[in-house]
Amino acid sequence: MTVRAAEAPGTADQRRAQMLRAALEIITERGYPDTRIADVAERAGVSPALVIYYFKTKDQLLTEAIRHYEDFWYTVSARRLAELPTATARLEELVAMNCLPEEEPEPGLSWQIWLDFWAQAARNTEVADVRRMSDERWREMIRSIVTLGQQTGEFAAVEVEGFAICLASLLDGLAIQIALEDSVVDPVTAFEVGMRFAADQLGFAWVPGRTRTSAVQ
Amino acid sequence: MTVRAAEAPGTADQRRAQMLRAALEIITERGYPDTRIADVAERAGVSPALVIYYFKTKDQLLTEAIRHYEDFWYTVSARRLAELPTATARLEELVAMNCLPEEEPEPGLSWQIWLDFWAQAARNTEVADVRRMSDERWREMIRSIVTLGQQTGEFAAVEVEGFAICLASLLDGLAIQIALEDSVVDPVTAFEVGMRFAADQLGFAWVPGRTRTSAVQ
DNA sequence: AATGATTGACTGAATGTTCAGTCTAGAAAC
DNA sequence: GTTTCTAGACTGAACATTCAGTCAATCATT
Repeated sequence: MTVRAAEAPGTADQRRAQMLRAALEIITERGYPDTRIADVAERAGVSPALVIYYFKTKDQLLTEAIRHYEDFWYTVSARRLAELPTATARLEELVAMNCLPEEEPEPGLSWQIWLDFWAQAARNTEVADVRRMSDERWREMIRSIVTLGQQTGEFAAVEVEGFAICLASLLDGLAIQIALEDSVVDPVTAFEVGMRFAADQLGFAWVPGRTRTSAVQ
Repeated sequence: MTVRAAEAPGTADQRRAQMLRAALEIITERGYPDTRIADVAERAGVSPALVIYYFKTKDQLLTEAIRHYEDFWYTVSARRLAELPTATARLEELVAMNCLPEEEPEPGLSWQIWLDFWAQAARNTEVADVRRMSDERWREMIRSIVTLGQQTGEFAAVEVEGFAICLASLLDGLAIQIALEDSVVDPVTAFEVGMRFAADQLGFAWVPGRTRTSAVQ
């Protein structure tokens, strides 16, 4: 017996994934620095010792959790964007992903992890590397959408790199407000600010009322 | 005897200020969560017990340190801006303060502290309040400059609140890159991105070469 | 003398990590 | 087919350390 929340012992890979998921949950809830391996272990239905058994050290666990999250986020994003037909729709989806919380996890919670992520990147070189890559990927996404839009004639001929830097930074800044639940800049406002900027710079028409082309409502 | 780095005992207010400054230095160096009162005490040339004597708890010390920093920063900013004649010059200075590192606000106190600040605000309501006020102040600064510029005819008639939100967010996002020493977005690039955005939106001329009207070089 | 500032020494709690094993499943030996 | 052996997964209990906060005693100043 001893049927735990975790159920089957499972393979090594499953266990790792399970712990990383648990770690992510705890990080999201308590914040990076206040995440204890005991918490993660409990969430995964496992002893603290086992967590150390898999991840040599606490720091390694948390770092890998961040990396894991980053990868997951990027994969989901890329897949979603690829499904949309026009560059405009893709750009809109990209901005929406950055601004509009989805039911998935608690609203606001999932954004907070980015703040921890950035703060951690400032001192932990391991995390800093992950972030650097993450940001480059993100800008590359923007670049490729803009380039596509320019080829199809949807977008004006702006300087791509400059636009990517600007939009990426703007979205980061908006993400901060959303994560901290700013009273002035709520998610919808942020979304509209982002889209208005993009539409203005790239010269395509966009009306704020109609939320998302791939309307989720 | 026991002539410490701190020298004179000073009044209670001086002592507090001294410790807050020390706290800020340590926070900047080690990060918010890894700042220990022993560090702060040592930096201030004082016993750990005395730190607790002045600030009932560690949390209070750190929170006040943040608040102190906030206040100091805004005071300096406001004074500097007021000295400049035109709205354009003020806006340029504002963007520069957000992007170009200087020795001005306490040497060493870098941008990283903002990341800690944000991350902390996500979980600590005390800090969250400070941040909310801080952000509102910041947007108000932008708003007043824009309004001034519109009155003098320097700026076009954009919607002020929307522009303030957008610029503030953009600058926050750029600050992240600068704090994390992004290889693509260095301070000068960030400054130019910010200014180009402002010039574009507000419809004033701006050439990237000439750095700052109140050239410090 | 009295009051407030200051400290060294101490404590208690939290928590990352180690360790000495237990348990299970499958391979090897018989 | 049964026993023995082995390796890896897993754990409870201890260990070691780090730190915030306490306290009684001292110092300085009025």
